[in-house]
Amino acid sequence: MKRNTKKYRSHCPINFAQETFGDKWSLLIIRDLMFKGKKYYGEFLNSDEKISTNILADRLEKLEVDGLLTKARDKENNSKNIYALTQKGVDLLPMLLEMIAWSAKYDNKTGTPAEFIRRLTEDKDSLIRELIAGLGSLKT
Amino acid sequence: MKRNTKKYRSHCPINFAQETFGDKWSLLIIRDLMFKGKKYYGEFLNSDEKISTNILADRLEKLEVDGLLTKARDKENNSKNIYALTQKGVDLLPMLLEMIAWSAKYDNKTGTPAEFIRRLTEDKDSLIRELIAGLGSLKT
DNA sequence: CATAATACTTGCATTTTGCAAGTAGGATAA
DNA sequence: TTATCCTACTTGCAAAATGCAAGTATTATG
Repeated sequence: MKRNTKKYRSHCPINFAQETFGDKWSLLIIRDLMFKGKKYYGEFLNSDEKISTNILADRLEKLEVDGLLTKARDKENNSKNIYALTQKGVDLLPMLLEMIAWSAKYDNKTGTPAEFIRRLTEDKDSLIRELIAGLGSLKT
Repeated sequence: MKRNTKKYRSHCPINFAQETFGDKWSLLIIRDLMFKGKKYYGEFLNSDEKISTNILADRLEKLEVDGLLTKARDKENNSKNIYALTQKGVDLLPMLLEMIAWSAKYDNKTGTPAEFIRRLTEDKDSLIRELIAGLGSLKT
């Protein structure tokens, strides 16, 4: 596995987060893994925002190096790789939920279903547990 | 005031957030306003990460157009502008706190004081109230 | 009236991103 | 066994974003 020897502009936590997943695409890949059950390269490639294939390959590698996801050969289809979130990746869930709540409040065309927002505001902890359960067992 | 007629790649809430403040610098400006009491152009310019002046000017304008902050002439010093968060900007606080918690957990050189982390995990609501109180009255 | 302070703008080099086409290895079918 | 397809990339080049240094404009300050 590649070593992560990155130098940070600062160790401010906001900056650390920004440098880890603050580019134009990383969080969308994590979203696909976290909320949409995607796990294959081709699935990420087909998301609505149309990431280009070289950028996808680059971001998957960066996220792997930074320990947010793992890559492994698919047992059932030996020509595919399976990507999965690590605990470090799953731990972004609370932040992503706050992000979703904010966007739902301020984007008047938000794609977030009203029922999701309701659970998010009224019942956040059980929503988190349910989402994590849906991710199955994690890889380190 | 300039009109915001941006077209979004999608109305996925994660993508909406990304397109609003997901570049390399915007969240650092919001951090300076939210946690460090900064309000002048020169103060943002002097933050640890060393944003360059043209980028700062560009980001301040974008954030103003997107309604996250306001710009006004300083009453006490007519050669300075005062930047302040709007409600829309302040509403990013819960997300930023989750981001800080995540970075503090995974950056072993994190700059976040232990006492802040403790309050964040044990007493989040009161921490939020205190931080908002510290921001003073907001502009629309 | 000259100098300084603050907030920018401009020009250009470097880096990052985007698009289209090409390649490589395993699965499938003849 | 060969050909075709599927999946996951890589490569080359154009376009856009960022970074750096210098310049300008407006408002204090002496």
